[in-house]
Amino acid sequence: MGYNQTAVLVAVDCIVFGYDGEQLKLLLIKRAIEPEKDRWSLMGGFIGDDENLDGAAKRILLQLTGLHDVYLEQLHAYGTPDRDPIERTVSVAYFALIDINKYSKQLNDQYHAEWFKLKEVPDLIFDHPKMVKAAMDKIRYQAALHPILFELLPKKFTIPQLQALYEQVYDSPIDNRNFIRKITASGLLIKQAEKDKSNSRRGAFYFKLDRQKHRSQFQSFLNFIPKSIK
Amino acid sequence: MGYNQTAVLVAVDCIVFGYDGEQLKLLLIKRAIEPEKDRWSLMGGFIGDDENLDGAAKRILLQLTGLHDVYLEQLHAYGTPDRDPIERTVSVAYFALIDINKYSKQLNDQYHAEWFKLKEVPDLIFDHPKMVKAAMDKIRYQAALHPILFELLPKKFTIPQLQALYEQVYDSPIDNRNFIRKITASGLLIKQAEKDKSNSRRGAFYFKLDRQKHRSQFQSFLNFIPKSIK
DNA sequence: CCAAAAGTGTTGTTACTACACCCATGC
DNA sequence: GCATGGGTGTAGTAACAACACTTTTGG
Repeated sequence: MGYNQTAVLVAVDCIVFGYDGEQLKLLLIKRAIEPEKDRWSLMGGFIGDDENLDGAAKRILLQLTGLHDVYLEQLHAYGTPDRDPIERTVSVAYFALIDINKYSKQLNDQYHAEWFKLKEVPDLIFDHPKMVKAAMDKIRYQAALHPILFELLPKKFTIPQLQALYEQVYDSPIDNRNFIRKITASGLLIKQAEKDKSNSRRGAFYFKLDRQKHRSQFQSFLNFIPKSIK
Repeated sequence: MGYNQTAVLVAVDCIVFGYDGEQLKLLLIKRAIEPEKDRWSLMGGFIGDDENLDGAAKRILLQLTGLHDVYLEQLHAYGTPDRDPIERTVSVAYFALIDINKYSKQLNDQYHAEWFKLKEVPDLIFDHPKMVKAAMDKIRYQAALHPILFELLPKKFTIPQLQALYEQVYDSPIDNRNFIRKITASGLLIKQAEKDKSNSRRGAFYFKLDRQKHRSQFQSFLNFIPKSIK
């Protein structure tokens, strides 16, 4: 019975991005099993018997970060025959954007996880460098068209914080006057009464994301990024 | 030896689009094996032992259409446990854009393949309807930003033909005056001396795609589609 | 000479960029 | 009162959408 074909392993690997207010970062773990034990790696795992791909990605992310309900998107499937030297494994890569403050730090120890600045990512196993590159490209692409970078910020955030994040993602300075206008014109933000005074005497107003509008406008091809950067 | 995990089958399914000058169409085959024998299906196949995913997709497409060098893009991986009732199979879907004229018709018989208008696609097996929907969404998304629809046309084509194709893809009328201006301003087309007189007494000039510019501008977020349609 | 499709021109509007300045406040 | 980031204002430009007309040519 069955199709009489060679079966292979299917894994899910997660590229987890976080933003600490200064730097865009990547969450990596020290691999616990052979081969390549103790080298840096993306967090991954094999799919369970009763699990779909999205479910596996969510489970892995929960294990690693303690977080449900994070932004998670399928990136690409990788299937070169020798990408895993032990046994043929097709890997479906997902990328996640999380609020680094919600991330539970206890899990650091359990998985020997660490946050790395994007420009200081260490050597990674297998084809994980390719996955990281693809994830970064995809985020740039997506963020130019859709409001996804909010997922990296806390519930309350200031516009200068948001701008700094965009500048990180695109590795380019952005004119703050034009940025503020575009963001506020989008109608996606709800101004709070409170101010963040940690960065200036005057203080910057906090904003919350209007989740309603965010959902309805997600496909509306926003353009927070000046064309000159693209 | 190995990871001691449950292995599953990995297949590739191809969503093949073609354009006959009038209608955007989908190439489907009559499934030759159980289960669901004789029902309509996407063309697919299991990955070979020495084959990566892209390679499998190219092989399947060659078998079905006789074509090398077609536009082929990975769409999404599908892995719900019961999506194939016989044996657990993860499928990586690819979509292809081909010039329907180059397609070799002999293969029709071998695979009992047929072209279907997009609005007249029959019931499909498994989760293939979901794949077709996703492919269509992706093409709309991609075509709004990148010049991919040229892949569906013959080497020489007229601007009215190209416009009709865009109108098919977006199922909306487009102003021909604005369309012509945008397309010509893109610099992607090389005007030919010859005219196509099949549709009018006056005749419409043929154009070829400037492959050089096409490659270099592929990422430059072209916008042939009026924002009102999006 | 006329029908029918191909192609050119114009105009108002919007969205964007590139600028310089004022504002609030803790020290 | 002044230094420091936060926020507002403006003007020139480019891209776009909405619109009407002229051109070509086989019959």
